[in-house]
Amino acid sequence: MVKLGVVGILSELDDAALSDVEKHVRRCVFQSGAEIIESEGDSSDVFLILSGGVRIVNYSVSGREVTLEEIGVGGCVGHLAAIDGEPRSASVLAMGVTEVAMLSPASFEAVIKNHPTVAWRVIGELARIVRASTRRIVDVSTLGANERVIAEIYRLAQLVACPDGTAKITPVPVHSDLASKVSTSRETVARVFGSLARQGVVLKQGDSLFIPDLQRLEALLGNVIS
Amino acid sequence: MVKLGVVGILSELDDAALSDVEKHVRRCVFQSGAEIIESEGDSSDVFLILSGGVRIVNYSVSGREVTLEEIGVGGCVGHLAAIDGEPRSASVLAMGVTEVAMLSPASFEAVIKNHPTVAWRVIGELARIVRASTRRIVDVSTLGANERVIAEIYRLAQLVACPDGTAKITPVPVHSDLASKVSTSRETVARVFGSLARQGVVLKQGDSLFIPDLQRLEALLGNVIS
DNA sequence: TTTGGCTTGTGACGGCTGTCACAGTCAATA
DNA sequence: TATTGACTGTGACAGCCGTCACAAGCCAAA
Repeated sequence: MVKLGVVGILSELDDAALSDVEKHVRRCVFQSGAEIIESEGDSSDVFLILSGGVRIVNYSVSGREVTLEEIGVGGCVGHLAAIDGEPRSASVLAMGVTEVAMLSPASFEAVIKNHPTVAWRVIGELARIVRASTRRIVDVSTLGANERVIAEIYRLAQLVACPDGTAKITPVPVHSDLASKVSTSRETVARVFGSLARQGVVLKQGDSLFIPDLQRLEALLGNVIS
Repeated sequence: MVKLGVVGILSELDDAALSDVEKHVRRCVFQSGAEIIESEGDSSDVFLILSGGVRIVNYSVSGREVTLEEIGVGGCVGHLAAIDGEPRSASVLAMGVTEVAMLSPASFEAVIKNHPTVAWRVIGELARIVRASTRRIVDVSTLGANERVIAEIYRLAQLVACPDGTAKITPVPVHSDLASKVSTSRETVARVFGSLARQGVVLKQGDSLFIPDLQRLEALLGNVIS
């Protein structure tokens, strides 16, 4: 059984505290694609991700999907409703088989109030989300769709950058996923990829995307792609 | 001298704790329009707003202004940098003469760790920001500019709605401010206002905006304005 | 009253990009 | 091997809306 210690917000707790928390959680496994949380629903449990991963999404009335975030092992989702009691602000879907530990809002609050280190880490986690959100708001308000796609590729590349200025992104992101992450259409992503490939800024190598020169990619962020 | 008790995150502290906090703050007054925090800067104090108000903004390279939030008395800004030590994610400008109490990151962390109620309120405040941000991301990703303007008017109207389904917004929002809040241009706001006025959905009465029937406004959110 | 600055209103234009349509590729499975 | 379904690539088109330009209103200070 996966230990609760893998969860970021609990990682500073000692074994005694962890096994105390353990008494209050309910473990649960979701199949790939399952809806863990339904937007607007009025459940308010907190989910600690022990294996697998989840995607936080929202759907417009017209059916367009907006990906807000993807969270992996050790993450924590669903805290908003537990904190303020409002309906859920988004849906959460399992990506791959996902094991979670569920915590009731009352237990969540109790853990936070009893363990200042947990409180501080929750605060840190929320701060991370706020930063990511404001960056995205600024992006979508000031960049064109093409630039947003490039910016996202650049961000992905930086996560796996080699010291020599190259990067290899594996696997190649699925266009429609990437589109939903930067608020554009799948076709626009395909066109930008095509354009970048034609310019030699990115190369598709089997199942991965190779970027021979990160600086060239960065340079494109200033001047719009043509 | 304004009491620190007006600050939301400190509101549950008793007098002893408040005067303890008081020892660690530095009070300061900013003139209207002054830049309290500069985006990308590496200061990391937290600002507690005792009077006046502030606007959190970001500027694109092309000079476009994006308003992220407006915060009034009792609010708290600048916590992100204090929490994670990263550079500031946005600029903060004083709207009107604004008195603040400044808290160093270390003191902020100490107060949070010593007072679980403060921690919980900070968490609540961050949760509020996250909710507002995701709403905005979804708006800007799924609605057109016209709809976003209508949605914002609708939101403003709901804050001052009368039981009879009318609302009076005072004063009339400045178009360019509203534009920057919903990520569009001043001209688009003017056109939407004109269109709504022509339809009789909103009426300009002196320095305030009167909405005779909130439901008509709400109905426009579904079908795009023409 | 005049001036100057800020705000509003509106027309024209053009580029971006979302949508539709369809062809092609690839991998898994029957 | 044939089939199916998911993904990719690209052309055509049209509509939204950001930008530019300019006129006009409003108010406070000179």
